[in-house]
Amino acid sequence: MTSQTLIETAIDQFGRHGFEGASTREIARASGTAMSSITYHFGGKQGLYLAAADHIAACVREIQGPALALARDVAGTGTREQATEALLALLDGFAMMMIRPESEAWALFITREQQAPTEAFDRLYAGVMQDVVAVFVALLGRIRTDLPEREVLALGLMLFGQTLVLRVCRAAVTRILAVDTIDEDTRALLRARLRANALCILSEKPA
Amino acid sequence: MTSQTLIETAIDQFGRHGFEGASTREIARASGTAMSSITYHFGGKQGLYLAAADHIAACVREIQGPALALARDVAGTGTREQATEALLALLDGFAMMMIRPESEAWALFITREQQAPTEAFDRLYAGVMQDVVAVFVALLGRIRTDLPEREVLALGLMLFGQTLVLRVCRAAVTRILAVDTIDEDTRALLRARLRANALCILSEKPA
DNA sequence: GTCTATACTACGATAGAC
DNA sequence: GTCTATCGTAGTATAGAC
Repeated sequence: MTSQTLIETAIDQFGRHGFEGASTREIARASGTAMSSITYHFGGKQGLYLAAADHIAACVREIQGPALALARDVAGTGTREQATEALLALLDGFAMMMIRPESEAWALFITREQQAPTEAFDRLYAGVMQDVVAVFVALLGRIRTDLPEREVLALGLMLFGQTLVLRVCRAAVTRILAVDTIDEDTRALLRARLRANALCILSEKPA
Repeated sequence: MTSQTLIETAIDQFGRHGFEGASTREIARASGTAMSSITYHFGGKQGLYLAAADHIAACVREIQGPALALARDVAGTGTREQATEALLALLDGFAMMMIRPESEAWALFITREQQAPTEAFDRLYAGVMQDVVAVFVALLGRIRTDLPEREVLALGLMLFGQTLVLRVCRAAVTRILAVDTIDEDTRALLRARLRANALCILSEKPA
């Protein structure tokens, strides 16, 4: 599959160097094909970029799919305790994804789109984010029944931010924790801390 | 000041398009000067990039300087309650910075360096991050005396992550909260939520 | 469907006038 | 200290052979 190889290489290159910084020459070379294959399969650089966005959405959807489906069930029928556990599991899944090396290229790709959204952001949002947000908010609404909708949304964003930092501030994280890479011990530490923080926030007593 | 103008334009362009994506031609044009001024003042594109990193560090240092100095005092001599308030103030300062439009270019610049650090990251870290982390951890250590050092570091990172999401996931934040920009009401909501979350985590009872 | 060859544009760097 | 002019390289896109 030339087109599949091109997409995977493209995600890496676009993530690493940005849209303008990445070169179709280099993407084609690293994919072991000719530059003009990009034109043939995707119409050009822009088309390849959008295809890369779709692929990222599909990957995230595949990784988080099962946990998301489970969470969706619980959000509809579960108890508050079940909802809490489902949300903690979802959050843990995101933290694990942020720690995975593969998420590096995705993260830069998505981050860039977040600051200056193009059509690629719409595809990412419609492709995964929308569903994740819906389930997240449904679970949160069931757990923190004391909060109005808008507060629940803000709460959800900040919970997510605690996992985000692991990817987006990777160099600072490793430097502060004095490790080269996030090893087994560090991962366990971070997961436990995330769970403790989240549990604490989720069970906060209304003032 | 041609060199100052160049640096400011450079931060914007490097942030928006990355190192390779930004063009010295465009930076010079937008700064109202000739391309060769970059060679004269900074030796070349790389030199301008490093100067941009230094400028970002200086800006952040200037913005957070007063709060940081205050927090440093409290970290040395204050009570646990004072330390808590100082940390909440520091965190609020970061959230406000993340919300500011000016931080957009900085954020992308720094984010890129976090994923693939170059010499510019060392300058950013030595320029501000190091001091911020030190004060942050000192305050946290005074508040959560029950936690070992490493747990305190993880806790600090995740507290920061809650502010980070406001900048790095900006497009998602506005879309989820259904606003075009972060207006006064939204800002108040986010600040209150951040404070509530942080307060909750900081006063968590040891298991 | 994939290749080679090529057209055209924009890049960063530098030399030299002022 | 700032300009214009120019060099060599690398970018995307496209035409056409196979």
